[in-house]
Amino acid sequence: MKQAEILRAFESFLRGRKLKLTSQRARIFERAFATHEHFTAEQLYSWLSGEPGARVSRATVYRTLGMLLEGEFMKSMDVGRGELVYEHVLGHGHHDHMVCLGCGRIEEFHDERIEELQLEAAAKKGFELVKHDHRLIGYCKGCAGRRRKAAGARAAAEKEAAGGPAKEPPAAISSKRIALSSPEN
Amino acid sequence: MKQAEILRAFESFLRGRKLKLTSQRARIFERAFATHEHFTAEQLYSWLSGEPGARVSRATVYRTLGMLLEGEFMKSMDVGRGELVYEHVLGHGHHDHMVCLGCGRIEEFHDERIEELQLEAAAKKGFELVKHDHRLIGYCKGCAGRRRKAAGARAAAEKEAAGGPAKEPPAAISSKRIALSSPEN
DNA sequence: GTCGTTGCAAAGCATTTGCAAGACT
DNA sequence: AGTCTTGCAAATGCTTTGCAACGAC
Repeated sequence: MKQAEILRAFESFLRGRKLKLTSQRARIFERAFATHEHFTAEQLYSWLSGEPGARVSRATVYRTLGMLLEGEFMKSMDVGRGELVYEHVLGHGHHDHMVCLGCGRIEEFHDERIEELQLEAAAKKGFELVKHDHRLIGYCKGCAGRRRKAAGARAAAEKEAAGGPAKEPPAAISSKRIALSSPEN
Repeated sequence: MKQAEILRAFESFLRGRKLKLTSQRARIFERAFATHEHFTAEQLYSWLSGEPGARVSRATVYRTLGMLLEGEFMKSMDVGRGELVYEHVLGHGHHDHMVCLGCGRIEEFHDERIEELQLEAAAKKGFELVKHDHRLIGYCKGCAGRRRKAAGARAAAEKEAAGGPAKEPPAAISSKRIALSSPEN
């Protein structure tokens, strides 16, 4: 657990900018690094609100997350749900994400060959690559299985009732602003 | 130019849902298909506002774009600027995007090998792939060249003046909410 | 004291929605 | 008449910001 170590790194990052490691910043930092899951700003805020300790406002959560991003202690990504998702960089090499439409879970994957092909694609167009964003959207193993079962049950029920066609169940993840793009597959 | 043809396809798509091809919907459709560039809802709205013809409200632009997305006449994507970017599907096979941080231009690229590796990555985790989102962020050929020149000039000026270090010029694209993710490279 | 900080509430932004007025069949 | 549509304005939801009160050196 080198969390203390990286906290110190954060502190010196702040010092370098004449900023201080206040108690709220430390709490935000610690809570953010206490999970290896991806989380949203709102989640982090509510976690902190549920804990004892100095009260932390939403504004401070956002402000601190901003600093953590600048210092590259965390990364944020848009998984197409209208809100950003954060993850810290501890013990995670570079990876891309698979986002489940069923349960919202985010898995990580990495393939060096894809990385190379990206470089190649960029080079081919004289494009100077700074970063990339790559995510696969679909259903995780568990949700895919559940859906197949449900589809089977629906089909059986239809045969039995010979009624109108049943509709697909909607994805569990609500997403007002669907920012997903790219064609099927 | 099979635009008329696809307009008819849009009309029957609408009819299938008991919706009508009104004059505003037709104008929105036509303007959207009149460009092969990527555009935002706001851009489309202002283009239409600048043209003679039936006044179209922002709400209707958004509503119609929604229908066009549902019918898969267009696609939307989030290029990390806090707003969605649209493009029609005419004459474009599947492709991914390279987004320039300098000028905002969006180029397209496609590599079948990457597509396959994605399938492989998904299969490896039992993930049922529905779609994907892949974009390369950086500087297009033109902007990359301009930056190199500017960097050279800065270096020369520094040597001459021997003053403090000059800062990188900020990216031209303003983006309040920076949704870009993924590590460098 | 002088800065950097914080919380609150208000502002911003892209997008969505409620609703009453309007159009088409 | 009965629907589907539209425009407007208000509402949303996430995130940012102005500002006055605070706190540390």
